[in-house]
Amino acid sequence: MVLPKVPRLTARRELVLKLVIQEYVRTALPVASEALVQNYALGVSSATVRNDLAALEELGLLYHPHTSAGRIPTDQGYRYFVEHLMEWHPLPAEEQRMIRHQFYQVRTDMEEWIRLAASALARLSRSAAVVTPARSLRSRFKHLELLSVHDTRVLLVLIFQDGTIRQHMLTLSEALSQEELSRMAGRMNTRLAGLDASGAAGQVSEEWNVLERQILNLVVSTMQQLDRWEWEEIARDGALETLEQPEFASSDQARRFLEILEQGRFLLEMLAQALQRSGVQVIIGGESQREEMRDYSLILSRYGLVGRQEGVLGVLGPTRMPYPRSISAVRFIARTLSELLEGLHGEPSAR
Amino acid sequence: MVLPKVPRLTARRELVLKLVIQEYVRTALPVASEALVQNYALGVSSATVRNDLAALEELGLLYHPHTSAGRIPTDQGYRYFVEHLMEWHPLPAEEQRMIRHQFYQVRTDMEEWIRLAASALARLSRSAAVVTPARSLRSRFKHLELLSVHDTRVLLVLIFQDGTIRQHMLTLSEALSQEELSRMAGRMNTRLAGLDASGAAGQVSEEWNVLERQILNLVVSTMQQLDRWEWEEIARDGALETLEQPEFASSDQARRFLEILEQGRFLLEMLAQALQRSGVQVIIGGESQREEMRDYSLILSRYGLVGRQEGVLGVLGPTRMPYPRSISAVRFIARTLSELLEGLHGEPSAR
DNA sequence: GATTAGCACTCTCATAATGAGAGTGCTAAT
DNA sequence: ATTAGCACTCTCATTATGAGAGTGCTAATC
Repeated sequence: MVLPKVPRLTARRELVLKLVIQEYVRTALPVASEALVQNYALGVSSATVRNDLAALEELGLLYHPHTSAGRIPTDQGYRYFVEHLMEWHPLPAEEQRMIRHQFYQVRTDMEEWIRLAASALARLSRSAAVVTPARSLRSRFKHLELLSVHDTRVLLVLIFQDGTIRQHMLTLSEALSQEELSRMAGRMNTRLAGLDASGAAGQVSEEWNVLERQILNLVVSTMQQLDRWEWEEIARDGALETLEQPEFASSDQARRFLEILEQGRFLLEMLAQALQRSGVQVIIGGESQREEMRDYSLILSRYGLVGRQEGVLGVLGPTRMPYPRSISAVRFIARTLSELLEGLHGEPSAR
Repeated sequence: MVLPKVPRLTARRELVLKLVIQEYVRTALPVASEALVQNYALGVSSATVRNDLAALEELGLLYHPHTSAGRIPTDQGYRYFVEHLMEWHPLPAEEQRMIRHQFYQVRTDMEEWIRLAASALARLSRSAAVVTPARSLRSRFKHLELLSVHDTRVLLVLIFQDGTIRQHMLTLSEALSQEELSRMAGRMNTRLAGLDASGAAGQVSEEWNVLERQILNLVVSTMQQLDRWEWEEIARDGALETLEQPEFASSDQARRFLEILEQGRFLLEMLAQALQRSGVQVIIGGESQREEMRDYSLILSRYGLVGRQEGVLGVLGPTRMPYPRSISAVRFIARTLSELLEGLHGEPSAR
């Protein structure tokens, strides 16, 4: 399905489209010609507005649920709005300051940060927010630790250069003292330092004993899993508040929305895709070609340090969402997180 | 509100009550006298059943939405059922085997376990499941690690005896080499080994330098936080499936349910409470004296190694839930997790 | 005394009928 | 190009209606 390119509209028609969207986003009700001339000083009569509305409908930017109803924007209508009509207003300085402050209050910890980012994003955009942690695209080994827990139980802690931590419990065939474990860990640390997944895989050889090889293999498979970008710990927020929107009046609709947000493969695919691109991406309703996304829009941005430590964040809500607000919010939180990471490493951030 | 003690019923009335509950749980529709005599060989006419139904209603075990409707169980009706009428059937051996198998498949890792437990519990009970990790009631220090990340950035990894791991990022006022950090960590490890929160607090003194004191304080506050039993990482599952039940037809009801499950203080309080008691606890609807819980029931059990490593799990669903099934499921998963932990430590498990 | 057939009674729910109101689209005039 | 005017269409809330469900009661029966 290729959408016909919509030609640029006359000034008044652009205004009418913009006002229809504004009103519809605010009220969730179809917008009538009379309502527009009454609420805004358009300088023309409702009949003229009706002509414009009919023209905008002709172009596929608006539609009509039935004869005697007002107009509702189509996906293409929102698209035109986002491309051409949206007024750009960054968040109020005061609000920016407050949110930055919150980030600096919280302890320096990726989990804490993405949680806070999701919360702020949800509040700002009034939609459901999603934030992945920022991770390296290619994980590099930093350190491992072997800790005797009980008899033959050993806790393996893996730490990677981007700060990611993973743990595994191991069962040994025979008990080893903490000293032996530490020596073993020391040898492996020296050999693995700074290696990526394939480098680590190259270290698996006969020179190690059975247990050591088992551990090395675990290291390798963990790194491969990280590199496959399997985000288990995505932070989400604002889902329940979003359900208060009238489009979720029936619980069917609510459930479909939550499914996309919490368990669908689709969202993960979109996040992975967004990681490849710079700037804020806006996917409106059916534009994603996914039936289940028909009524929802997604606004995504990657953030972090380009090539070093990157993540994705965004919001999901009904197509009837306050795009200017949401886009500003996504952009702002992405920038803020990038700056925080920059502060951690002293490198330029990815936009 | 003290409920009047319901005297023991005659055999037939017990049967009628049981059948009403069975039917109502199955169909979510009020149960009529005629329906009972038709579906079950009661040996009496519908008029007699009507008399029994009236008597059960008199006792407060059933009610009537309106004159020409069938009967629906009250909270007290369910309570009587759970106390006296419920047939005890453990899960089929085959199903038990399969679930145990899944646990042994998965790697030995608390997060993985509670996730799997929540998933199995949700599937078995057909309600929403909640599982907290198993942790020690009094955390004891095991090990800390200081890893230089970048210049003045240091990652502090804390490991406790129950396997809990916590991490913090620190900013130093001046850069330190990894060797210095390791020496520092070594000194602290020796002094903190095996201490609880107050023991660790006792180690904070002038003999340490500023940075070391900062770290020690962080250790202490982390341990205190753990001991305050703040479960951040509760595993949940089955919420969306549960919303398919007819009681959640309007999204208002769906939202209220999700609020209890995902952000309410109430659930956390109940979990904390359940940690104090042994056995499976069943809280039916308004019994909890909480308005928001009026339409839902909660089945909880603690699990783990008594005094050593304990957690709580359970299910939340509409009062119209299959109690025998849910209770069996909670009991079984609690036992299974306890046995897994037992296997890890070789100690008796808490029931 | 417990059980039952019979039946009047009540309440719900689905369906249809109705009409007001909303908002358009068109025509003809400016 | 704009506009006043108006017929037309469709929705939605309201009301009426009647079938059906299921009870509760009464009086007869075991």
